[in-house]
Amino acid sequence: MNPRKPKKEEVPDSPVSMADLAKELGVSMTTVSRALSDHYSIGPATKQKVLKLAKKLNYQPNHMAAALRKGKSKLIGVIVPYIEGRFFPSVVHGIETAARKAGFSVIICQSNEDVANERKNIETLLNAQVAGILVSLARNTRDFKHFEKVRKRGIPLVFFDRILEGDNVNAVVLNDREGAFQTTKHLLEQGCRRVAHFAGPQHLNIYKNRRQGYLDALRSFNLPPDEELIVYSDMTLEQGQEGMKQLLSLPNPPDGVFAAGDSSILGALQLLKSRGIRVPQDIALAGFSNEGFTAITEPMLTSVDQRCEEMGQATVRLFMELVEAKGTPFYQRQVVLQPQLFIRESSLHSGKR
Amino acid sequence: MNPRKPKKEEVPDSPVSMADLAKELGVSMTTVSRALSDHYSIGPATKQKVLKLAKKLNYQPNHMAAALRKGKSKLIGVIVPYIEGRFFPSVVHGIETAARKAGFSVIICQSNEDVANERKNIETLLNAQVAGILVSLARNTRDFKHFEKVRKRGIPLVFFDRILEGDNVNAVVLNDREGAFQTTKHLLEQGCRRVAHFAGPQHLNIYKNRRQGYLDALRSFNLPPDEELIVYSDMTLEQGQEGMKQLLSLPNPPDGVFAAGDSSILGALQLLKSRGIRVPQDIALAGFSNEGFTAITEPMLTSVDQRCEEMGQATVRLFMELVEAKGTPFYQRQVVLQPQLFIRESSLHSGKR
DNA sequence: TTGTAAGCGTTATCAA
DNA sequence: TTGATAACGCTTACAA
Repeated sequence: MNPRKPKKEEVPDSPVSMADLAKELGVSMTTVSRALSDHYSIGPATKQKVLKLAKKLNYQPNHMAAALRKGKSKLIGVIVPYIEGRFFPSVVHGIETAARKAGFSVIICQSNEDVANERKNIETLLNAQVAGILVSLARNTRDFKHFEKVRKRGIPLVFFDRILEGDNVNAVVLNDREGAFQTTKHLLEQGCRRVAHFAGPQHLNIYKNRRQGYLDALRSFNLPPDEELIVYSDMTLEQGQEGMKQLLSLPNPPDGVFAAGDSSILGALQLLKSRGIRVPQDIALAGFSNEGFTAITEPMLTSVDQRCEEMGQATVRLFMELVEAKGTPFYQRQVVLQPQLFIRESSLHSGKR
Repeated sequence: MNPRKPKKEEVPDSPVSMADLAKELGVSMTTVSRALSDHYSIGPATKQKVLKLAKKLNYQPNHMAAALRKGKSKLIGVIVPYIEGRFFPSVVHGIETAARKAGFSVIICQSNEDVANERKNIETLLNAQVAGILVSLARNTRDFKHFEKVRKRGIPLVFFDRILEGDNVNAVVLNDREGAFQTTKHLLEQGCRRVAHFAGPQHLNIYKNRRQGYLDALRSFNLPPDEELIVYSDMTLEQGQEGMKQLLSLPNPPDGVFAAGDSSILGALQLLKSRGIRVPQDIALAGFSNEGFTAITEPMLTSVDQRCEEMGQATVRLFMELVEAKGTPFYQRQVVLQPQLFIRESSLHSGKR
């Protein structure tokens, strides 16, 4: 064995620390730290020397230690109602990808649609010293009290998709109103004159806005809104079937339905088919979310795409802006993404009715 | 204002540390630490005193500091190929839920099906001082070299679903072979005599095992395997269409298809419908994964459920076992989940053909 | 340009 | 049963 190449220099099992590098090179830890963090006041020669050894010994920085010292980690906390369906996984996908590109890792939390868990999640994330928190609210969250602590600690906070309106917060949202407007308008342009609406819980911004957009479109066609044609529910598949049944039993049933969610419009489609009512000839349908199955049903379902991936990216971008703007006076930042209408068979009347 | 209740005692903006509690009570930090971590050597009175003040001042432990000191955090790292479709989001959902119950938070990483990213993810997670790593392998991962470091550091490592076989690792997998066997057997019992198979990349355990199960079933019916009937691909929707086309062009086409994935069987269904071939009367179909859309197509698709949620839970449970067994000699632990066949219209022949 | 040394908030060791 | 003190690995005034 070559004595000039002792075992010590091989990649060891236990992590190499800055102190190890410093000792090996006969310099101070400060120097090593500066070299590694690309600090300005360091000689290029020393820097190279350090970097070379670091690579050789496969030095890996201990982020925990840095985080503890700086009081801020390279972790981003994300709170979502749940990780299922198409929307949230896709947004998380976008967030993780963008965050990693910026050198952050993502801690994920589920509130399971309960504000109590949301509160616990906040504590967990604060204890983990996250650099920022990205949240989409639980269904029953009605105020911001539990976010006050985050703000007070000066930790960047960005809401996405599900937000509480009227408060002074940073947020990334879809222009739900516009999406609903376009979709309803499309149905009207296809010749529908009695368009119904499956509406979701109105305390949630997204559903409120979709209903607004629906009403906007009616107005732009000089059609009076008819509360009889608006069915409120939680937008499940079963409620879609039920809602459709209800609409059909009206003395004057609709000739089109715009639903604020895809599951419910699928339910409607199933019911209509079971009764031999033709879609779109007798009743045209359109939904919201552009779920995977909308391109599979027969007929395929028209729906509004929510730009899940972009939403994730935009949320991280907004977070990064806040990081860079730290210290400067707070002002509210909002990003509004434009929805995209995917027109499919379920809403395409062949010419005027 | 009551001078005995100074402002200081109100919940402050900046986190309360153990030192604060110690000073306030006139005891040492050690005592506080012991009280909070439920150490054995502490008087019950002191303990109560500490806990009470901790609650009052809303003390929140700094996990980073503890992690730094102990060299181990309350974080679990998860590496998945991507967060999309039904399977991985559901597993992650299961993991997050189980982990949180056990007091752990989850850091999520995507390999994007590339072993190079997988390597980076490992580094990231090790630097974050995670307590353990849960992995489902990227498509092009062919060896375990990059996991050696994890093992050497004594950090619990559990693989799930996509593993490399033959190596001595802890893993949670689905009994893919059994699932495939049951499904193919079901097709044969429905009267099919020439069952084809859409097979995935054979270096992945899951696809290899599904093919095996398919062959097992043929053998149990004394049917000779026919390589002509096995179509290899990446199991996309388009490849399903293409594969079906190919099978139909055979001199002696199949009367049933078992696919190792749902997208491809959907492709097959679409192609058959476009050609006016009836499912299941002319050709019966069955897939694998029990994707959401299988219950929506017409006819609805028979498929094997992968127990995503349970897989997540089992993976965390196995991790916890490893944590508790630390120090004891290593032995390989494997959990095999039983798949569940969902029989739907696409495979139900009405009586013998 | 480089070094010294004091923390960050815990836990672990040893002594009282 | 308690307490003083030294780590854990890193950053950052402040000094040289």
